[in-house]
Amino acid sequence: MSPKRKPTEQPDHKQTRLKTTTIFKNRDGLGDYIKNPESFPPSVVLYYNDDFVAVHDRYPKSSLHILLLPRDRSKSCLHPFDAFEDTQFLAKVREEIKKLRRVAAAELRRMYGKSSVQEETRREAMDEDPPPDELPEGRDWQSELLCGIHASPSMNNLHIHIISVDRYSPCLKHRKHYNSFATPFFIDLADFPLADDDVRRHPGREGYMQRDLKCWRCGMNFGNKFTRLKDHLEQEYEKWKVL
Amino acid sequence: MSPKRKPTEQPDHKQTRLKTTTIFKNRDGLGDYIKNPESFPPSVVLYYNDDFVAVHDRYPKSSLHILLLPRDRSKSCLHPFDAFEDTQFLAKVREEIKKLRRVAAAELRRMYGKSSVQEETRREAMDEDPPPDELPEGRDWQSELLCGIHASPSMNNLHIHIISVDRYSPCLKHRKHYNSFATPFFIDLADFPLADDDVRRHPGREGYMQRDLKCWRCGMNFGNKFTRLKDHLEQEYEKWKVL
DNA sequence: TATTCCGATAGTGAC
DNA sequence: GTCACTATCGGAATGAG
Repeated sequence: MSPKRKPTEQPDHKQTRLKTTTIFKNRDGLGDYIKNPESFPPSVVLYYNDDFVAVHDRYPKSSLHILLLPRDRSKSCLHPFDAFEDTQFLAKVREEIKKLRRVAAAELRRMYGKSSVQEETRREAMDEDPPPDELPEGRDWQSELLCGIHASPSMNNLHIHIISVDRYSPCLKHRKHYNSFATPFFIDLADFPLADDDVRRHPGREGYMQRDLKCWRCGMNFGNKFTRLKDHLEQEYEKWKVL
Repeated sequence: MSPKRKPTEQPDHKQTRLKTTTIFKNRDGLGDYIKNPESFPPSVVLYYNDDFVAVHDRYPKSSLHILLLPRDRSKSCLHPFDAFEDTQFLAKVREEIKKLRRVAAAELRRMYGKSSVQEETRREAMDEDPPPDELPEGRDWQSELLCGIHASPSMNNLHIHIISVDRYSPCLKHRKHYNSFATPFFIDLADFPLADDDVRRHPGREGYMQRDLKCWRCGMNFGNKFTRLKDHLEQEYEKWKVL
């Protein structure tokens, strides 16, 4: 009955900005972290400094899901497409992400190292008495991480996601949750700055969120059967974590 | 993903017949009534004779919802459009419905007579000692009944609905329930035999079930808001029954 | 357009 | 595309010795 809104020529993210003003406090839920990082327990805030806060996502969409929040208010209020136009800022974020990836990788080792076969020789070396000067590398946990942003963020404060690849979490509850981390809607930080004609600037037009559900690991297509995807993700998770 | 089935030139009810063969026992749920009416308690079977069984609908869509079931197997297995081509049969059904309407009206009087203002003088007369020879007519409960069939029945045994106009029942659970008794999908028995070009022969094409929800009493349009219609129907019911 | 169960889809409201 | 809640919409199974 209500006709579809005719798309305009404006990039998607500009339209979104206009619609999501600060009347919605719920979309400003990350603001407290950058204003008062010290008020949160270590289980929530991994660390903070003058320029960044790293927090565990309150509704993680993978078994590990961290957010890096730039504290600069003049950047935090921008869409990532615009914020990362500033190459100096982008470089600074990349520097911090480089550190945070090591932190996140260490977290994955803590979570899964005991059961991962690729950690076996490292585990054995650590158990030696005395341990050797140099430990085997073990599993490359950094390669199990994704770092990037959503083409159309719903939280107003600029945030960069660092998630493990598993997409296994009770908070992942519907198709858009999954597709926001499993389609070009998720843009790797390495892809910035974005070309002017990059199609990912128009996530709505491209229909990323409505795409068929496809397993990140084996590519199996689940159409719109989210529940079946969820079952499958659990199976893939169990296999992935012990590699 | 699955393309819409192309409609054929066949009338809707012929197509339906082909699809709903007797492999679906659930669509033959009325068969026991005409085979063994004596095996049901009076709370289920109002009465039966050699040719008809009158039962309370197991899932009533109004506060009173009765089905008249012709027992003749050669008619019971037909679509009502075809069964009522036989004018002699149609006449016999009409005769029975005439009786059943009186039974149903008496039932409505039993249900609502005590609270209906139009029954007031009749109630007072009955309470006199001795009662007068002739009671006031009271409310015309027959005018609160609808008698007819569905343009595309889902139960295979031929059945004629006798329902009170209120459409107030916990079993009325979705749009199609309501629209099957509030659009031309419901065809009054008086309208038979149907003209060859009667549009109601093509209920699917006409989209009766997908129509906006409109109150039978005040005409208010509820679009697809079934729950709001339900609330409204309760209000209308409370006003209607005390008229 | 039989019911029932399950699940996918859609709109809202949140201060 | 934040969550959480409600409700609408959509498919599949339904029995049976």
